[in-house]
Amino acid sequence: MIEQQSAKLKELGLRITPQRLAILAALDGDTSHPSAMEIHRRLAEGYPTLSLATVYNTLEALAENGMLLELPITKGKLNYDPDTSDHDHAYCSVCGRIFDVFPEGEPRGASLPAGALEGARLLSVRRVYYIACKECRGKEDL
Amino acid sequence: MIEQQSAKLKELGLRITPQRLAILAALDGDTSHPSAMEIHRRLAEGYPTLSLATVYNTLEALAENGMLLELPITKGKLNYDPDTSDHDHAYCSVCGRIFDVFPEGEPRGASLPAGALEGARLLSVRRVYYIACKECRGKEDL
DNA sequence: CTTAGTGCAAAGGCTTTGCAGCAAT
DNA sequence: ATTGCTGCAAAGCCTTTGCACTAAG
Repeated sequence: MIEQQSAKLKELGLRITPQRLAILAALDGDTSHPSAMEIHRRLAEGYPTLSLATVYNTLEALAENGMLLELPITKGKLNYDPDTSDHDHAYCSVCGRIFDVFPEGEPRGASLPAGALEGARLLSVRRVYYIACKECRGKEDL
Repeated sequence: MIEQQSAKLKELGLRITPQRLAILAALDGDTSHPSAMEIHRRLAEGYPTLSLATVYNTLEALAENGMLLELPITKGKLNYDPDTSDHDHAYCSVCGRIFDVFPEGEPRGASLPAGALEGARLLSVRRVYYIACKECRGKEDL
């Protein structure tokens, strides 16, 4: 599985470095949608000299190449999702957690509404549900 | 129309101040989705002492009270939309502009997919189309 | 008179940048 | 041997905070 990711990096023309593999391994199977700083913090123990800049560089490179999703959901930061399959996200405004939401039914057509923005090229679509999650219902402020 | 907005503020229990009215007036009918700093810059001429903190405070108060939408679309910042009707947005990754996209057909059901996140309360849904707009097609990097 | 709102400046969080040295190819 | 990547520190951008003062009600 580290094999796969190495192969993928090579295929994209990116160099295979211990840092990149560590970041990919940390993200693999993770559904908590960590931010760059969270990833750095997690890896700090095992890789004490791993720099924040490297984490940012790596995440940017991986996102640009479609190996992970960059999610602008909250105010000041980005969160990352290693699952690049077609799905949405739910953000709990109370606890701040981000959940995956898989669409029901047949695959959705990713297209702009007819008539909107003629001539534009659609790159991707992102949908976010703002929620108060099960654990947080009732704790809402007010 | 400044009447309407004053009434709305009063109704919400917010004080009517020149700063707030200026911000509301600046936003009214604007479809460019400015950020807080852009709004501050626009108003700086007419209100030289208007502080950035006031702009942020005001926008936060208005957003909390549903008078405008806060859009976390780009990396480091929020953009504001005075149109609170049901619609989506398209973000051109090349020029950075944000466009309104009005849904076609009947009003959409705002609900989580069946089975997803049982027990959560849905607060709102936001959809963003990432695009290369008409003017920017062809200028994409690579 | 009360207290929400304002302005100013400082601090804070997240991200980017510059650059010398290192390591992957 | 190349040059992409790393680590470190500094800088940058956007936003928040603290607090004394002002003005809305």
